[in-house]
Amino acid sequence: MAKTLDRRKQILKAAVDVFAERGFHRTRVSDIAKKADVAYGLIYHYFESKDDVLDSVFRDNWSIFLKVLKDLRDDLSKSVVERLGIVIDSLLEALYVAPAVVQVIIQEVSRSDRFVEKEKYEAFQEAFDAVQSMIEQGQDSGEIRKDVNAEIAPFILFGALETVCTGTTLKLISCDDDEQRRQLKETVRSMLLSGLIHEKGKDNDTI
Amino acid sequence: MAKTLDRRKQILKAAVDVFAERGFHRTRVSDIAKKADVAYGLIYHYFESKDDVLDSVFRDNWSIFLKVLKDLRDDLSKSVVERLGIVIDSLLEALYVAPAVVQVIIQEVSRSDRFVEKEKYEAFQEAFDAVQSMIEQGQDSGEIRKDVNAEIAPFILFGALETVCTGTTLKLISCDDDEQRRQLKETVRSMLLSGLIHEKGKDNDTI
Amino acid sequence: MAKTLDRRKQILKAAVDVFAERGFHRTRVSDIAKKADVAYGLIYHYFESKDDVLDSVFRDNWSIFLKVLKDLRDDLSKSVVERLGIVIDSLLEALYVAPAVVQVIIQEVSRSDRFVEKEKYEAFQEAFDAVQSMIEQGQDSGEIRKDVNAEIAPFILFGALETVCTGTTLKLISCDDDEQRRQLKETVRSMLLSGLIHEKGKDNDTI
Amino acid sequence: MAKTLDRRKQILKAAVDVFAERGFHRTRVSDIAKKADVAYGLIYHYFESKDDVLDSVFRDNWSIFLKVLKDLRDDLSKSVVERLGIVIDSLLEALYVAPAVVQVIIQEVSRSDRFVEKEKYEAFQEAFDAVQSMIEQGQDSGEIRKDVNAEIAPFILFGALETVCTGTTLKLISCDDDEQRRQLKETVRSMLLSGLIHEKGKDNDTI
DNA sequence: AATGAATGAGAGTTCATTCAT
DNA sequence: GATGAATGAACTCTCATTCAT
Repeated sequence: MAKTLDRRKQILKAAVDVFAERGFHRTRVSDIAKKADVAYGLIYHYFESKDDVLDSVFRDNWSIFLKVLKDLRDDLSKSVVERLGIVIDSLLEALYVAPAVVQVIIQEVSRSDRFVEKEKYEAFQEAFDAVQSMIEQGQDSGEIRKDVNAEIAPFILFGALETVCTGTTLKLISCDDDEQRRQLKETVRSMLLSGLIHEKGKDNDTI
Repeated sequence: MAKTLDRRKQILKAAVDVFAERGFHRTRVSDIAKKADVAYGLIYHYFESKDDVLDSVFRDNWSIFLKVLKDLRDDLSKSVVERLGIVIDSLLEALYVAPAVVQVIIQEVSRSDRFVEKEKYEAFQEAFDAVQSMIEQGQDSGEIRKDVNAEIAPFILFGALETVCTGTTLKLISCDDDEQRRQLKETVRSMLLSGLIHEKGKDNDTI
Repeated sequence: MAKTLDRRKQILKAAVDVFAERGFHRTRVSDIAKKADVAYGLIYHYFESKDDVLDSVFRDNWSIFLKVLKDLRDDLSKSVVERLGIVIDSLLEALYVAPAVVQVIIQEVSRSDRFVEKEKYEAFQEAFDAVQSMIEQGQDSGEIRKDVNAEIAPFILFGALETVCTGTTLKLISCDDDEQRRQLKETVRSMLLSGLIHEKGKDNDTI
Repeated sequence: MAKTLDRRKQILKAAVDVFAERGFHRTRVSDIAKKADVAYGLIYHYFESKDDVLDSVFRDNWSIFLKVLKDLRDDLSKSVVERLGIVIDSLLEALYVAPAVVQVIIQEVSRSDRFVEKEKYEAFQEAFDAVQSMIEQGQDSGEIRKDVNAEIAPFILFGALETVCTGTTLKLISCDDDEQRRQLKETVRSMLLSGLIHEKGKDNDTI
């Protein structure tokens, strides 16, 4: 049984690698098999179809990310900006640890027509909702500007992160040493979070 | 000759519609033909291949967008924040006027093989460069924070816009009346631009 | 258009031949293509699927046979036994003229799980009904014994004919010259029809 | 060893059920295994192949039927018509007692590749020969008409029975109570046997 | 220019059979 | 004996592209 799980993981790992390398559409099932060093048919022992392999990659990893998001949403001990910072850091950290996984989820799932499927849609929705919820918390407490639409903000946050991830994967953004990674995080935080808080001396709603 | 151009446009228009509707990969050449109400062999008179149809959609529209960007980059009469605001507004406006075109362009942006072709790569690069250049202008003049990496910022800007467009296309973001559109623009500006400028009273690097 | 029909017929004819030769299941689509001397894909231009090819063979030919049956059912100028004799003769004649078609219909459609499909079932039902109707006419007029169940009789008639056809196709029944064909018809008529009429001097229900 | 036989029978019984239900071609080895509630590798301990399972079903049951036929052929104490009546009754009785077995045997009879294998061919031939032999006995003794071809008659007899069985299995022929079964037998006897004997007063070959 | 029949390589999926445990 | 993971050949169907008319 443990072995069964191993095989499954072995195939999933190979699939992530080849999906990241060539894209889902260009990847043949035989490519996955070759990379995983298993027989063609075995993939159909563990998965329903090629689509199911991609879905599994998504499900397995997205649930982890979702848990992080939901925990942050419910962690009232931290400020909202602090928590959103952690969201950003987590994703960029994941990008460093498992770039192929992040790339596949972004390239082949979040983009692409797959997004349309109900199940996928709902998975994303949950993530968007969690961020929306945090922003609303911030607006209620006065921490975050009210002229930001809390429904739209998650699109901006995730969209920005998505493209940064892609840029990094494609080596358009350098991210090789700690200093570069620090700068990346700093830039994302500056652009996405500083715009959320009240500009000092401007729209302070003091009398 | 004029008729030739008409036919070409007729096909391109149909292509944009079906690509937007079903995605590039799911669209068959015969779908384009059916939508354009022409025999599908005809498509090969006007285009080299299915890919070439998509490329043409991209080229035709991207060049327009690129011109707007480059003009703004060179328009020193406006502040950088003002100009970036125009970038945002233009794109969201286009989204309202020709949603299918914008969606297809974004789809194209999102295709994982996009950077394989030199030509494509350069087209994107130019857009990114223009934004980078504006940000650098702002940093030189002191208008924009220096702790924002000017190479990374364009990814954030375009990524955010991309996802907002997708969300709008998929009706996840409502954009039906003027008020909703105003709010959308306001939110995007707040999040992406306010983070760029100096927070008053904090890190003003005064002389 | 005429050419289109020709192509379709060309493929159908080839399909009948290879189906008869190797059976539907053992026949690959490429076998049909090779036999018809057309490209593989062309078959899918004219037919939905391999199943559809078989269905078409059935539909095209069965409708002809069905018309014969229905016309006979409605031809009150002939005695029932005479008409049933014509049914038998027609089928055995068809077997002589187009053995492959008869064999395919019997082997691959009337037998086999295909029989279960509603559409097919109904096609057969009509034939069974026509025969049943003729037998009932004969029972009403006193020509045919009443202790024969008119619903069951068609099964016996068609079953016998079916197997005789198969036997002939497989060369287990010789049918090479006119004398052999005469004997075949005579035997089938004797066994299937003589049993239907009243045995003289036995159960004549005279007043 | 007894256990071995049990396992074998357990698998055969399951095989008969699923073959009857879905047909041989549509049945996967794993379906048999599932129905038999054994691991599907086990089937290959008891049988050479999927074909071998069907062959075994056939062999086991056909030999029984064949014995009945041969015993009847050699039982000169009964009239030929009486003995053929027993053939019919036996088969219809079997259909009532073990419908799945009868159906699978018939399916097997109907497989187009059945006559390819010598062994199979001979099995059928023996049954046909036995009936042919009985008819010839009847013709020699004057019990049966000479204008019936004794080689062809078995095809008619078995064909009719085959289709009646199929019709019953598919519930196209009702066979639920004793009266319906009586009528079924009566109809088959009337049609198949009454045609064999001399029509009274017609072609009596009187001295 | 316009048509759509014709082509055929390519890819996903199935499933009988084998084999290590 | 028993299990079910592993194998891979076989086969159907798709669809971009070509080409004769």
